[in-house]
Amino acid sequence: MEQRYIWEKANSFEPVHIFECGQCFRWNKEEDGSYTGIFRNNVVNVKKENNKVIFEGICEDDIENVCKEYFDLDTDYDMIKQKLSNIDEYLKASIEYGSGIRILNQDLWETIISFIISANNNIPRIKGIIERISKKYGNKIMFRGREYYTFPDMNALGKASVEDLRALGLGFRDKRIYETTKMFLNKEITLEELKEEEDTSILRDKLMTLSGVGGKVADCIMLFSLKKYDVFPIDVWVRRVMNELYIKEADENKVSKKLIQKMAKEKYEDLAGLAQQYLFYWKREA
DNA sequence: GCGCAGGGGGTCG
DNA sequence: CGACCCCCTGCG
Repeated sequence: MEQRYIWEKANSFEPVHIFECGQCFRWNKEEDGSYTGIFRNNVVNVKKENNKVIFEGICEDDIENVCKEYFDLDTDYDMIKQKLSNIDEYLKASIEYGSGIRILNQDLWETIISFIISANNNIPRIKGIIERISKKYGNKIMFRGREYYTFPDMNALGKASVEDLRALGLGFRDKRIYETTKMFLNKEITLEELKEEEDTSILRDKLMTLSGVGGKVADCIMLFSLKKYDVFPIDVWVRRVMNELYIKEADENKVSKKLIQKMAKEKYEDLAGLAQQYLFYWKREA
């Protein structure tokens, strides 16, 4: 049954910023400018009107609780933006540009698999692959006359052979997804131990034991599903913007990740991950 | 028009 | 440091 929740005083909430800043792959724009997406066992439509956000959808639990958790509504982004804006003029400009960005609290399993798929790939194709995986191995939920498919849990995805995955267009990532899924099914590693690990560097090392997870993907997983707001995932865009703003090396590819990490830590401290999102969105869209 | 490099939110050997 | 699967883009 469809539920509704209205969140008032939504200063720091802009659907287009949240869903187009690269953190998620399962939200799509509707004709009226709202977005519909699926997360865990919920299908929700999100619409901003004036200073309110309207959430409507099919949820397994009370929609208010579900959305508060997923959209991190209890975190004070006005304060975060204030702090970051004071760091320098670039960050201030990027925050004005992406003023409604929020980091979603995404499902760990889905985030691990999704970002393994993201390696050397582009967003439309990543979205297509995840959609096909979900359609084949997930569960159907009907919402407003349309079919949506949940992201399959590890047992469901474990039924896929490497060939099955290849047929879904994963390319060379098929083996990585297969192996990582098997590692979880064999309990060589568990979602619980990852969620409980508080030390960011130990957590990073554990994630990197997974097939297809290197440093960048590990950082994305920690930032987007484990609330590690201090990590700073470095991809080509972030490298570009950091070099352009601060380092100014003629050839950006010569700038080491280590140097970028060090600068991010010095400048942004425990909010580096959030700074990364504003800078990334600003540079990529503008 | 069509064919062919070039490259995409990296990882692995 | 090059290859990797696939798809889309830009150029000739």
